[in-house]
Amino acid sequence: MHYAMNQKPSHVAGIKEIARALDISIGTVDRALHARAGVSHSTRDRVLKMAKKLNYRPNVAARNLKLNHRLKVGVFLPEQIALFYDRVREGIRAACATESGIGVDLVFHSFPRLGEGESNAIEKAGWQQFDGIIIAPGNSAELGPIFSKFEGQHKPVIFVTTDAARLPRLASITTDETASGGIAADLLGRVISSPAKVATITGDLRIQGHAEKLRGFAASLATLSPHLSLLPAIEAHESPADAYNAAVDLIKKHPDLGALYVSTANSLPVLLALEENGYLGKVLVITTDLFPELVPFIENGKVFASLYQRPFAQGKTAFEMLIRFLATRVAPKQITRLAPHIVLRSNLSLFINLVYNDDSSSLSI
Amino acid sequence: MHYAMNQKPSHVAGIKEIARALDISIGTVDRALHARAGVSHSTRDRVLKMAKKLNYRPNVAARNLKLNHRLKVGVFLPEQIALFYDRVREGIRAACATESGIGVDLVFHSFPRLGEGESNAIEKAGWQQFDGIIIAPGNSAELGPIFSKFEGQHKPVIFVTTDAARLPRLASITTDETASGGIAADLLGRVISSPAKVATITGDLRIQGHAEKLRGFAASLATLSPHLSLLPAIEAHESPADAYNAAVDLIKKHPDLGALYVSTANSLPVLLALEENGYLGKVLVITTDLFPELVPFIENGKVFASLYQRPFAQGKTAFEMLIRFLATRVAPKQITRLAPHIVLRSNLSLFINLVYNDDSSSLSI
DNA sequence: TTGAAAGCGCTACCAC
DNA sequence: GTGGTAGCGCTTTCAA
Repeated sequence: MHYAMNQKPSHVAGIKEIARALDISIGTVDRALHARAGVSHSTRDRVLKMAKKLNYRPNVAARNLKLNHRLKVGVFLPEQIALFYDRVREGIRAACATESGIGVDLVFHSFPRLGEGESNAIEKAGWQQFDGIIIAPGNSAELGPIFSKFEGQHKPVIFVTTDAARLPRLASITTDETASGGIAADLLGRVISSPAKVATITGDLRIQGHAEKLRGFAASLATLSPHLSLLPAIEAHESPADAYNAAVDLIKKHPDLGALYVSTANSLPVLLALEENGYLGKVLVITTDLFPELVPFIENGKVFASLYQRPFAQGKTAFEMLIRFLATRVAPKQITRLAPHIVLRSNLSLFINLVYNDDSSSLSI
Repeated sequence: MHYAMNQKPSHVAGIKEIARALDISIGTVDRALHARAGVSHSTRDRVLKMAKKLNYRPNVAARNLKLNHRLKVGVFLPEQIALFYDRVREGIRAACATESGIGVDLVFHSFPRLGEGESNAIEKAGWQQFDGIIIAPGNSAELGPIFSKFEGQHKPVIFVTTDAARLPRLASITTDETASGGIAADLLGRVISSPAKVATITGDLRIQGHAEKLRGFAASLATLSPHLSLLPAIEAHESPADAYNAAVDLIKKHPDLGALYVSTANSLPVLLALEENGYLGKVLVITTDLFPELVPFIENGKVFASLYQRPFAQGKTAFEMLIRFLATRVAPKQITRLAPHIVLRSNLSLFINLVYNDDSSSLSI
C-alpha cells in the first residue's frame, strides 16, 4: 500500500515563455510583472493573466545575479551578559551561513548593556547604510525617532530578546515572558503541596519583559497554585550586590520561605546568599537562563529548574525573518514568542554542551 | 561608548579577478578551482593560492543560474499519526519556502504507519529519481539495501522522528528520547515526595526510540527519584484497545499506583480507563506529544505534563540539513537530538495554537 | 593544457 | 508603450 502526494507536477514558466505566448517582448513582460511605469493597462492584465496560467515563478538565482546587491545587516546587541548575547550572535551567524541565495554582509556592533548606549552605537555606526537592523532595544525612548525614520525608508527593524511595543518595528522575537513566569509558578505549586511563602527577585519592572514575567507568575500562582502566597517583588536592577543583599534580607524577614523565583540571569549572588545561610536545598528555587556557574546547582538539584530563553533560536529566527522580508517584502508575523525551555537536571546535558560547543546547525535550543 | 566589530571588510573576489591577476583565462581558473581534469599541477596551485589571497567566494546565484538544476527531494512519512506527521511535513514545507537559492521540488509520499509499507512506498516512488530523501524509518531491515545503494551514489538520506542506527544515513533528527524518559522520571520524583509505585506504558520496545525512553526513565528514576519503584513496562503496540485494557489491568493490580508515564502518543485510551475507574487526578500522569483530545486533560491538570517532540522543528531541521549538504557536499553532524518541550498547563497555549494555526515561519516549537 | 565564447533568466537602459 | 539588448558570474563546449 502506498500513497503518493505529488504536488508540483506542473511546469513552471519563466518570463520568456510568457513573452512568447503573448508575442510581446520580455522587457514588457518584466515591466508588467513588477508594476513598473510604461505599460498599458490592457497588456499588463494580459501578462498577469498569462503568468498565472503558465505558473510563472521568478528565477531567484537569475534575479540575484543581475541585481547583484549584497544586503547589509546591522546587529546591535549588548556586551553584557556576554554568554547570552554571544549565543544570539551565533544564531544570527548560523542563519547567515545557510543563506545560499543573496549575499549578506553582517556587521556587529555592541553597547555596554541593555538600554545603555544603544542609540549612540547606532548613530556612530551610520545606520543609514544598513538594509535592515537587528537589535535588543532598551527602554530608551531615544530609539523612537531613529526607527521611525528607518521605517519611513521601508527599512526593517527587528527586535530580539526583548520587545518594546511602543517603538516602531517590523517584528519582535522574544521568549514568552508571561509564560516563563507562569511556568515557574505552576511548577512550584506542583512540587510544594502545602501552603508556603513564595518570593520573586527580578531586575527592573520598568523593562517590559521583567514586568511580564512577574505578571505571569502572579497570575499563574493565583489560579494554579493558590496555596502559595506571593511576597512583594524585589528589584535587583541586575546588580550582583543588590541581589545578594536582597536575598539575605529576604530570608531574615521570612525564615519560613518556601520557594524563590529569580526571573533574570542575576541568580548567582542569590544562590550564594542562600548557601551561606543554610537555605540552599531548603528553599525551592527556579532561576532564569543558563551559564556555567549555574550548572552545578542544577546538577545537584539545589536549583530545581531554570527557564532558558533560547538565545540561539532567537538570533536565528530574527535573521531568517529579516532576510525573508528583504527578499520578498512580505511582512512577517509582527510578534513571535518562543516557548522557553525548562531546564532540569535530567535534560541539562542537552543545553549545556551547546553553550560551549556550537555546531551552528541546529535549532535544538 | 560603542564597540564596533566589523568583520567582513575584505573585498571578495570572483573567478574573473583571479584570471586577471594570473593572466590566464577564466575557464582555466574554473577547472583549477574544481579540480577538474586538464589543468597542469603548477597552474592549479597558482590558482588556488591566488584564490585564497584574493578571498575568492563563488557566486552562488551565478552558479545556480548556470547549472539550473532543480533538486528533487522525496519525503516518506507515515499517515498515522496524522497530526504529528503533518506537522513534520509543515516544517519541511516551511523550510523549503525560505530556500531562496536553489529550486527544490518536494515530493511527499505516505505509508500507513511507522514500519509498515515504507520500503514498498520507496520502491513504487522510484527512489532513483531523488537527489535526497527524508524518511521516518521503521525497524524493517528491508530499507538497508536501498539506502546502501543510495549512499553508494552519494545521495543523502536523512531520518526524522525516529532513528535506526544500523541503517546507513547521512544524518538523523529526533528528540532526545533518553532525555524524554529522564525528564518524566525527574518530574514525577519532584512532585511525589513519598514512596510510590510508578508504571510505564510504551509502544514496542523493539523500536529504538521507545526503548531509549524507557531506559532514560529507569535510569533517571534510580538516580534522581529512588523513592519511586518502577513496575514492569507495558507494551501497547500503539493499539488503543491494548492500551485501554492494559491500563484497566494496571489499576486493578496496583490500586495504590502513584504515577504513570505514557511514552507514546497513545495516551487517550489510558486516560479514559483512569477516568472511568476514578483514578484520574489521583494518579500523577505524564504523557507524550500533543493533540486536541489531550488538551483538556492538561488544561484541568489531570495530566501533569506532556513531552512534546517538536515535529515542526524536526521537519525544518531535516530539510535545512539536506539542502545544505546538497549545496555544499559538507556532511552535517550525523546525530541531532532536539530537546523535547515540557508542556504544562501554564505554557500549553504556546503549543496549542500552532497545532491548528500554522504560521510556517517559526521554530518556536 | 589552455583560451574563447555561448548562454543560464532576469533587469535596466536605450531607441523607437 | 514597447522592443531590443547588454551583461550579472559562472560552467561548459569547442577550438587551438
